[in-house]
Amino acid sequence: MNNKANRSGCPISSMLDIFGDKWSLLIIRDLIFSGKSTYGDFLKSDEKIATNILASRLLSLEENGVIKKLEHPDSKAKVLYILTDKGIDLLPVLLEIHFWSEKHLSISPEIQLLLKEVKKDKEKFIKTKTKELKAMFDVK
Amino acid sequence: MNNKANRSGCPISSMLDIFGDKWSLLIIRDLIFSGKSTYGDFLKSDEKIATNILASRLLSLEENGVIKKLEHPDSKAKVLYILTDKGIDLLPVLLEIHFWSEKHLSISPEIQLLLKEVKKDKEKFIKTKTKELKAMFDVK
DNA sequence: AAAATCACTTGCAAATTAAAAGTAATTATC
DNA sequence: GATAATTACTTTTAATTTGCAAGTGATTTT
Repeated sequence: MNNKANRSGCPISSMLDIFGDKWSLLIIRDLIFSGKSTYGDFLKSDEKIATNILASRLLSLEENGVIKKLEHPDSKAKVLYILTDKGIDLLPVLLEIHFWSEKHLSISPEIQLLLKEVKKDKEKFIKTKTKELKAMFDVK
Repeated sequence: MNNKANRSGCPISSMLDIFGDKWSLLIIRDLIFSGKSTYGDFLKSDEKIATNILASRLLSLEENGVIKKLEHPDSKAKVLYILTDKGIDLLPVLLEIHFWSEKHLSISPEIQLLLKEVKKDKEKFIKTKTKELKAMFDVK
């Protein structure tokens, strides 16, 4: 994979140079919303990413400073993946994607309900969740 | 291209089933921020999309109800592409991507300045721009 | 009538993805 | 303490997608 390609100076284009595929943002989603943190965790997600693709995406996200690899506290056989501040800051992007999907695609009632709650005070949710994530990933 | 794949019920995943590549959101960007509306316009963008890729993405976006093809008022040789409401509603997503890129990647001073303005009142900007786009694409 | 423009399509090589099997280190089990 | 699981990958190979270049056919301009 050529991760270094910077196709233009456009902010959207530059962001897509990193995340413009079907998998990278799902890893971020798992880290932010599902408390997943290991290679095995990510493999278990519903979308069933292939092992080699997962490895290449984790490497790419690490190279781009979005995630970090750490020793797992429970076992030397495990690796702990955490979000950097750069990664945590993707929360607003993922939230707006959620809102768009809720409005324009068919989404499960449970998630709809959750999003309706979040929508009541976006800024507050972002602040609270960001703080939570920073605390969670900071100790490490 | 298989556009029908719905990998899971997750809103993020479903959105990526449509936009999870390096090009689709750039077309939306061009429609929202650059006033582009023809095949030739999109080809001229800095990222230099290949002609066959552009054609396949335009088809995919149309099939997904994000854009529409119309007769061009100026010429029968041209085709006018416009955003649907579903497409216009991607504005908040693109804005948050902009903000993320501005914070974490190197972005030109001019764009930084523009974004700083937008940030002062996000909601207002979104409302104004949305209204503008709806008016623009509604007459057609 | 001829040349240019416009929106594509086609053909092919190169790159990426996906599926499956394999590996090495560590940990749990008998 | 040996054996089987688990964990995080890597490797291999086939299928799909991308990217480049060269068409094509319908308009439009010269």
